[in-house]
Amino acid sequence: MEINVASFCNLTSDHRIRKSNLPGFSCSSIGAKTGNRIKIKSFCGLDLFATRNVRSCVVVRCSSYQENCLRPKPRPKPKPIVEHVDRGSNLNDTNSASPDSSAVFDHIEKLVFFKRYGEALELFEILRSRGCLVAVRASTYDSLVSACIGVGSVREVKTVFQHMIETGFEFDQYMRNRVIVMHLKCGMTVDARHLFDDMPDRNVVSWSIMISGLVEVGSYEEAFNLFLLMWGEVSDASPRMFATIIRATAGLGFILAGRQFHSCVIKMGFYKNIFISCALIDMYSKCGCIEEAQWVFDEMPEKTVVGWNTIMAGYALHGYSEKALDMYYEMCSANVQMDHFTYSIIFRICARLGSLEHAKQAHAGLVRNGFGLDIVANTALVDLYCKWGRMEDARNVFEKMPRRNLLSWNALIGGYGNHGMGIEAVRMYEKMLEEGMAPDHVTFLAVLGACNYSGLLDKGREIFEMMSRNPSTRPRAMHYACMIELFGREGLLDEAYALIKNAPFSPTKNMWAALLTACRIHKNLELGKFAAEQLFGLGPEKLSNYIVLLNIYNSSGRVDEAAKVVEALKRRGIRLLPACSWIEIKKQPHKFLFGDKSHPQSLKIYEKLDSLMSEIVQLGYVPDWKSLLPDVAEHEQKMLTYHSEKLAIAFGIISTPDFTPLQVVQGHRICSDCHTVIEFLTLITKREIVVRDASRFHHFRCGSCSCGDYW
DNA sequence: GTAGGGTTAG
Repeated sequence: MEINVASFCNLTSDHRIRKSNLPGFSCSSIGAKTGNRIKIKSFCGLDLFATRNVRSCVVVRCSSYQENCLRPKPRPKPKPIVEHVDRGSNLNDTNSASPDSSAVFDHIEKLVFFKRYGEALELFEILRSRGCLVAVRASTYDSLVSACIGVGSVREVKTVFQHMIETGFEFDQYMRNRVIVMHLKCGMTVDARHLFDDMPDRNVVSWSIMISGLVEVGSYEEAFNLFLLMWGEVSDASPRMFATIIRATAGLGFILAGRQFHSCVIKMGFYKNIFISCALIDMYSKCGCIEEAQWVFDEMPEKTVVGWNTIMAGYALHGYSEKALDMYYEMCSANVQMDHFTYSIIFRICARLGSLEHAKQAHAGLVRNGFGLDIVANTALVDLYCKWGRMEDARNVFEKMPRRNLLSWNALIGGYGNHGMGIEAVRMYEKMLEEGMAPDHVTFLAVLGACNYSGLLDKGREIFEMMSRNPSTRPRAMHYACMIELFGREGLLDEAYALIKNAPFSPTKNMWAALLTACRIHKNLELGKFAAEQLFGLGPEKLSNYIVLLNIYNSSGRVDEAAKVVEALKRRGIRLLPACSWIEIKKQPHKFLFGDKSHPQSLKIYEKLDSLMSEIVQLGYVPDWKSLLPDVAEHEQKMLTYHSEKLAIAFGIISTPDFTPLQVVQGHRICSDCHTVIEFLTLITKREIVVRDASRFHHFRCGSCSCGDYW
């Protein structure tokens, strides 16, 4: 019997050679004929072959295992229990396996050592399914656990764990902790929690593993509660634990606790710990205290690349994209070695600013620094092109990526969706399924969003129903919100409301907000008010929700309620950032605020805008004073004519030749008056105008918009 | 002597 275990033992890859450049290792080359099939090992009646075409194999020798596994002769003698450190009690299992088994255990461990997890698990699986493995020694299980973590597969985790249980493996505390980590890293949080709860005794590591595992999957509340529980039991006050719990407070936006932990770490003398500093920067910026984040960053004794990344991401998060870009150039001059995260952050900032020039420079830097094929940075690049509306370029980068992961697919599908190319989005989604990539909730959100933006009611319904049938993809609140929007868009308000009523959980803010938007579009004031009240009862949280509420109260003359909303905004310390639009002309970004007269060509811009406005009035434009949507302060609404996007477009028109397409980026949602005006403008100027607002793309052409007047 | 920490593309 021959089994083709591909590239079983040829350790040829370059990076592995470099990695093996450690004390106790030496590298040497031996020749091997192309296409040779080399018998590696006989085990339990099976002959294992390496059949990979190898021109020059590098054999890595390590002091702990001296045998050359590529040489078929002489056959490796069955070794006694290896030179590995014994784990005491758990090694009795070797009695039940053949003497050869220890050599195979060695191989599994070796494969894992060289990060060849898939092969290690494959070998384990072959042996296990043939009943060759009665029991496995502890160090091999340890390697198998690493392999499971490496491949992140639920199925493998179950197999390995099941095998441990069935063969009566005796877990020590170390292995219990490892098994919990294995479950956590493979997304099996609930199982991990059960294992944790059933532990006979828990040490600080057990708590730490469980808490950080919960933080990792975003269960911040559970993590925080567990931390409090732990505090009563073991009181782990290590820098690691602080870094973890600060991350949880960041996730919860729990600034009070965050500040307390900050004072704790200062008192305990951990304030110079870079992990804690980074966690604090992240915590402050996620809680909206960017000045304090900057302060922590300034105090960092050694500014690591993670520190820079975190503070830049913080500025970007709060819309201070230009400040973030400044930080990037500061980082460049500080000669900090950037990593792929840096580039992904910078691409995100460029995407926001709509700045082609900076992005090009960053792209060059990315390639120069050897991240040209990096999956993270390239996905950010796909996202960047999507956000510019340059879908061909996005597709191009995507197609050239050597590997794609879930996020790459999600970025592209989302891009097509946001750009009103719903059919293409659905096609990519189906292609993704064909290629065996499992969609996650973000994918579903992207594809449902695409159906929503393009009015693909039947497709959306089909996907939503498919999700509902499968327990592992049960729609979450955001998918419901998406479907409510889709129904709302098609005027099926009853169906939308039914979805809220029949949801298996209590309706969320987003669901009510989606219904509210639908009511606004279809002018169903009664249901709209009801939705608004429900929303307000839940505390709208997001600025845009407050604004929609504010507007719906204002427009229905409920001044008192409107005042309450403003009061709530003030109480929560939410600032209304001035609405702002950018346009890039001749590689130079130009920024406009509403009623902005700071631009050197201000006079010309206003003249042009006024003349355009009177031109469109001739065509039947009526100002929409009761517009309900813009995410901008009330006093700004009253100056409809001089909204930043109108100024940016007027500037674009006077600065470019006739018929040149224009591209505007803005941080707030476009208001319906601007939307109407731009539709008219494309008619009189014969230009295409693309506006990217806070939620999506508006592709204006010949008097209409890709969003179908629904956003 | 082992296991656990910060940023992270949608």
